[in-house]
This record gives sequence, C-alpha cells and structure tokens, in this order.
Amino acid sequence: MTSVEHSPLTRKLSAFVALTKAELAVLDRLHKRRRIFRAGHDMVHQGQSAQTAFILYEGWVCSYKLQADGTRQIVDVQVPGDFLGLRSVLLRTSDHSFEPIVDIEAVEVRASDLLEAFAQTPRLATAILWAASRDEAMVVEHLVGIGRRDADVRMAHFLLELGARLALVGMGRAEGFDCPLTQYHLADTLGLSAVHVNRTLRQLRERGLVTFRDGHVRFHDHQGLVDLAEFDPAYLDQTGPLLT
Amino acid sequence: MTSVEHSPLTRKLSAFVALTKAELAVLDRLHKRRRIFRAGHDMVHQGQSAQTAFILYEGWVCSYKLQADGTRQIVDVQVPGDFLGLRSVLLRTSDHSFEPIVDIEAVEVRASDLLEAFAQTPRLATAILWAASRDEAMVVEHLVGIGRRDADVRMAHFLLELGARLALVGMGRAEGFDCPLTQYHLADTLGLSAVHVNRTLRQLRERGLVTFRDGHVRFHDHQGLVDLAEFDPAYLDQTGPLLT
DNA sequence: CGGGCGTTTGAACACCCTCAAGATGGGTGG
DNA sequence: CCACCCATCTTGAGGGTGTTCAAACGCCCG
Repeated sequence: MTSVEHSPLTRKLSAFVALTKAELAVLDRLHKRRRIFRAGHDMVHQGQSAQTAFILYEGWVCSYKLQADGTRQIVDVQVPGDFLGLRSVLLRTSDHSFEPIVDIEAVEVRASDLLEAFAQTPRLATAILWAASRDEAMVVEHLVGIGRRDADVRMAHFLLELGARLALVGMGRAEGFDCPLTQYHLADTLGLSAVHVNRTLRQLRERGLVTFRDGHVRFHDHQGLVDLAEFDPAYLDQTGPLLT
Repeated sequence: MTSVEHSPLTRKLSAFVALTKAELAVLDRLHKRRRIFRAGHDMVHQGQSAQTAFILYEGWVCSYKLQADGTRQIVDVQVPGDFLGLRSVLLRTSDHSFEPIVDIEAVEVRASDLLEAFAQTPRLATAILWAASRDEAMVVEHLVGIGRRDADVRMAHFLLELGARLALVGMGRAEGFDCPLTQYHLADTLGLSAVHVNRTLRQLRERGLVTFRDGHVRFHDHQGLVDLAEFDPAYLDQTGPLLT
C-alpha cells in the first residue's frame, strides 16, 4: 500500500478529498498491471474497442485524433497522476489514440474493476468522477482557446495551465518546469502550424515572458503571462495557491 | 412513472441499456422540480457555484464561455434528453453559462440526489455515465473541428452531428430538422464570424448540399455532406443506422 | 560522417476577419 | 393601419493572422 500513498494520482485526488486508508487500499487493488510503454509507439488506436483505461505514473502522453487528410489534433496532454481513456471505457469504440511522448509507466485498469471499486467506496468514486470532470473542464477551456484566442494568448494559456497542473503533483514551480514536448506537439495541440508556433514562441521570449527551449519551460514574467492570457485557474478547481 | 417512459432522456439511454421498471422509477424520482426558463435569460452564470444540474425536456439550450474581450465560445448545444451541467456538479464553480435559445422545460437535479441514485442502481449509474462520456466525446470532436477543419467542413460536420443527435430522440430525419439557432449561434459555436458563417452557408447551399433557412435545416445531399465532412458517427456511439 | 529529427527563418498566399451598408421581417406603439 | 425599431440576414471591399512551401542550421546517434 505504501506505493500508492505518495503516487501522483493520490496527490491529485487529495486536492478534492482526503482519502481514508480503506479507500487507498481499494485504489491500490486497481494497481495490478503495471506496464511500460515506449515513446512514439501508440498505446491505443482510435477505432479500437475500448473497455480499458490507464493511470499514468511516470512520463508524458498525448491523446489525439487523426483525420483522413493526415492532420492531427492533440486533444489533451497527460502528465503523471492523470487518467488515460477514462472517457471511453463506456463507449463501444475508443474515439482517439494515445502516444507516449517519452517512455512511460502506466497501470492498466479495466472498466469492470473500476465499476466494482465505485460500488465499494462511494467517496473514492466521487473523487475519480471529480478528476474526470476536471479533465473535461480542461478540454472545454482548450476548445475556447482554439476557437477564440490568438496564437500568442493561446500559447501563454496552455503553458500556464501545464505549469499549474504539474505543480499539483509536485513537478512544477513558479519559475518553470521540464517539458518533453516538441514544437510539433505544441502545433498539433494548439491548432497551429509548427512554423507559427516557432514564431509565437520567439515573440513571447522577446517580450520577456517565457522561454521554451531544450525541454524546459521557464517563466520570466509569470504575472505578465497571466495578464496576457487572462488565465483564471478556477476551472482547474485547485483551491489553494499552488503556483504562488 | 408513465411520464418518464417516453421522455427523450429515457429514449436516449435506451440506446445504451434497456432500463428496468425499477430503474425507471429511480429516474422518475429525480424529476421533482420541473421548471420553465425563458429564451435568452441565462439559467446559470459562469463563476457561480455549481452543485446542481438539469435534464432538458423541451427546447434548445447552449452552454458557452464568455471572455473578457466580449467574444464568446459556445461549447455545446443541448437538445431534449441532454444533461446540462453534469460536468460541473462536482466542481466548486461552474465553468460556463447556459442560455436557453427558446423557452425551455427542464428538471433540476441536485448532486446529492444524483449520487444517491447512483448508489441505488448501478446500471442506471452506468447509463448516465455513458451519456456523460458521449457528451465529452462530442466536445472532443468539436475541438478537432475547430482546430483542424476549414469552415465549410466544420459547418457540414456540425449540422450532421445535430441531425444524428436529434434522430436519436425522434426529432430529426434524413431530410432535415427544425433548428432555432441563429447564424450568430453558429458563429460562436464554430469559432467563426457571423459574416463568414453566412458565406459558408451560401456556399453549401449553392453546392446543393444543405439549406439553413427559416429555422429549418434541409439536407439536399446527405451523402455528399457526409463525404465532405468525413463524418463518422462512431463517436456518438449510436449503434444502429439512425438516419439511414 | 551521413541521416534523421527538431528548430529557425524568409516569401508568397489563403482563409477568414473587420468594417460598412443595405435588405428583410416580425413586433410594437402611435 | 402605418411607422418605426430591432434582430437577423446578406453582400462588398480591404486587411491581417496564420498557412504552405522552401531552405538552412544544429544536434544527437548510429
């Protein structure tokens, strides 16, 4: 059980409820099948029948949808403590693919196990549903960004959100965070071309706001970025001031 | 109980599981507070504390987010049988607003009632989670559309999705459907300007694909639209051929 | 040393936006 | 019954944000 108590998922769920020992034990029982996936090799392909989800422990993953013309849209980026495919366990086909951005460690969870755990511990169930609701709120915010924000604001908002999410699981601070994403990932996430991502990043750097380089994001003017992006972390439902 | 058996929600959930009499009874017990809301007057404002959801019975609603500069992004359009605010019952603040597009009839559901119903009837709980998963899959598809599809394809895809959703609750056919949305609604939904929506609709009309006029959508070449939009309704998880 | 991946920059173009003006139609009050 | 108003729809012209195409550069790795 010791392995679970300080896992990133536990840490995240603690932002919502303090889980009891019994609930942690149920969570632990979900952790049978720990697996490694290699960077760049999809874990799940869209169209495949779903019925299984994952909890990410180590590394980064992106979930995306591919279109017939070859363009792709990254829907969300997952960091340690996040669920993968929770949305589609109940749907007949997975509506998207998962690509590990680096080598990752994840735990496989079957739909049946999950529903069983729900029945046993309502409070844990509520906590997991909270996490799922939060994930959806992030997708919604992402939608708003792509629909109504210019490239620079969109980029600023995305980097700030990532920073806040990582801070919740102890992987980021106000100064910045490590980030294995390439500019192509950013492009497919933000609905831009890679070329324009590059120009946008240069502009933000020259304005003294943030640097994205060598796998590291550094906030030079955190407040300035927040002002530019009009970033309000309320939708992340992380009450306390996590990033100072 | 008779009122529930043929409600649009029941009809929708039946696409997933056949509910028993006992489960229908629990669903019925959720239906205490039936209320009317007037077109154009928001039911919920973003920032307001959530804790309550609605089931839509009659009429259309859109859920949207407003930005400081006045632009708005419609995240989703709800039609009869859809939930409103299910995502945010567990979050501390509602992350968006709801505007009835016409006068509507909806039932208020408290978070506590919902969780109680979940505990009583696991199958009903699963059905409701299925509906929530399906809603999120639609938001994801919406995100992909805004991020990676041109205006005409985006429009075609949206109209086809609406048609399929309405067909599931008996309000649409292959020829078309009634639709109270204005071109401004379409613009805020698709992340376009109202002017460009107008041009896009004209173009689709002149290509003989679809007409949007006088509150009515008419598909002139349904298959042609499907081909243009590369519309694959798998993400809606409506197994049967509903729109023929 | 060659090859692949990621980054960087330039030039021309396209999609979509903004601004502006007019048309249409339903509702209200004189 | 007409005049007016407002919301919605429609169309034109010009401009901007972001795209595509192209080429080069640095770097890691086999």
